[in-house]
Amino acid sequence: MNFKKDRFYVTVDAVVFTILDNELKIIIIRRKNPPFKGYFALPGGFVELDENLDGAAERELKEETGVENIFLKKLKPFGKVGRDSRGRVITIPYLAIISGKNVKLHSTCDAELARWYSIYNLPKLAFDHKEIISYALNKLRSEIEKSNIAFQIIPKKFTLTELQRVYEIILNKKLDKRNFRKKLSELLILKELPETKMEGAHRPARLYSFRLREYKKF
Amino acid sequence: MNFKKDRFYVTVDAVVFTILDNELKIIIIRRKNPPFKGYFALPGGFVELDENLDGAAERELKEETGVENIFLKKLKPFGKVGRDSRGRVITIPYLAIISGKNVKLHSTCDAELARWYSIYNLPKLAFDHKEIISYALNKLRSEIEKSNIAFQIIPKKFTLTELQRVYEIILNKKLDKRNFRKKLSELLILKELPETKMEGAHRPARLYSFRLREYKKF
DNA sequence: AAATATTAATGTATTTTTTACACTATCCTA
DNA sequence: TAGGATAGTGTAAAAAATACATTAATATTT
Repeated sequence: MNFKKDRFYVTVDAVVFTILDNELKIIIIRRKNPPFKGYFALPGGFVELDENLDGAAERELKEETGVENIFLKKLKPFGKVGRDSRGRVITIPYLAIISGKNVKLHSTCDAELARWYSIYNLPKLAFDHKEIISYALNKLRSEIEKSNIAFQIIPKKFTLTELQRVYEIILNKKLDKRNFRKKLSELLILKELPETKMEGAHRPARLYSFRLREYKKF
Repeated sequence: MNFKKDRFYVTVDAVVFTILDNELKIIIIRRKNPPFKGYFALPGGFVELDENLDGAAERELKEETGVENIFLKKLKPFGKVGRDSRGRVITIPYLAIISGKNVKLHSTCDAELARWYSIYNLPKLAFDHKEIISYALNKLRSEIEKSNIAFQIIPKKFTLTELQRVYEIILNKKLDKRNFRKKLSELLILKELPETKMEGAHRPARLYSFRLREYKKF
């Protein structure tokens, strides 16, 4: 790409969370090209002139992860003069959370193979991506307390213990089992399934599904 | 301005709230130029290439109202393809709330004299400004419940009844006087002044000031 | 000077929400 | 069949939110 100094460029960056190995992780790529060549960064790219912002975010996410039809939340833009040495670049971060289990991370022309990094152990990052991630993490935490965004990361059928673990890992704190279940049952968002899940030498756990699979604020 | 079809343009739009005549109002201008010539719109303008987004918002607000050093909250961008017929324009809305009493609204080269419009009685608006205003109003309401942003709109010295009125007008609902005062006193953000305010044939009201004039989340 | 009208100031009881906490159930394995 | 493991369940206490009515201080009217 041939950068001109007389215009704006608009990028989208995706802060894609998942839970792997009981840790909250995000996708980080390693940059192949300047600026910040060799540095780690959020996956992202330039918005096309005839492309909506949401569309660009969906496209980028698809390229990196193969994941489609996911809820993407637009965040406030970051656009300080000088944040990108190539020119004046405004970036629009998107927040997503996906079930990482089956995702195959691809390399792209601009980035070496994407990898999952623990949110608590990030490498040094290009641009202002550290700041963006920190902002997105706060948003994720407030979002999960006020919406059913958690369904994005959980399998169709799940046990209450599994769901609680998702909340605990995202919020980074222990929750009380009975209080957690009480609140859930008041919200009426779960459907009890006629199946159970056996795992190990103990009582099998009831399986549930979300009543509404769509994104919904409580 | 000579628009090219091969690049992005970035604007800032200000959703500037105030309370006048016991009503929540925002600044609306009337456009002098196409597109949407003659339509009403939010004040705003193009970000310069060497100008930060916040800087552009401050500048626009200053031009329209003469107000400086105000808290401006950046909101999520709006950038659908086709929202501006001149080219691809991404706009970044900013939320502000100011004391409108002493503000002199100016006309600018791009806009006829700005006017205050009741939030509940807006004219037909250009672009996607209706959607932006609706989003900003929600933000304002959640902000005022979780921060001391109200100090932006209230005089240095004020009575508790006056402060309550601000909350009622913004939230568009009656509040209980005793509960309102109890919560305020728990927050420890007010300083009781040794003065009172006499207005009308009744007991004079104690004056207060904010302990912290800076913007602060509770 | 007393009565009236008007808004300021104040506290308590009730309801709702949040938090803390421990035992029984069901399965597998040894 | 005893032991180990996680599932499942309810209640009491604390905290937060809500509902509500009387007295205080002033100017005006009579």
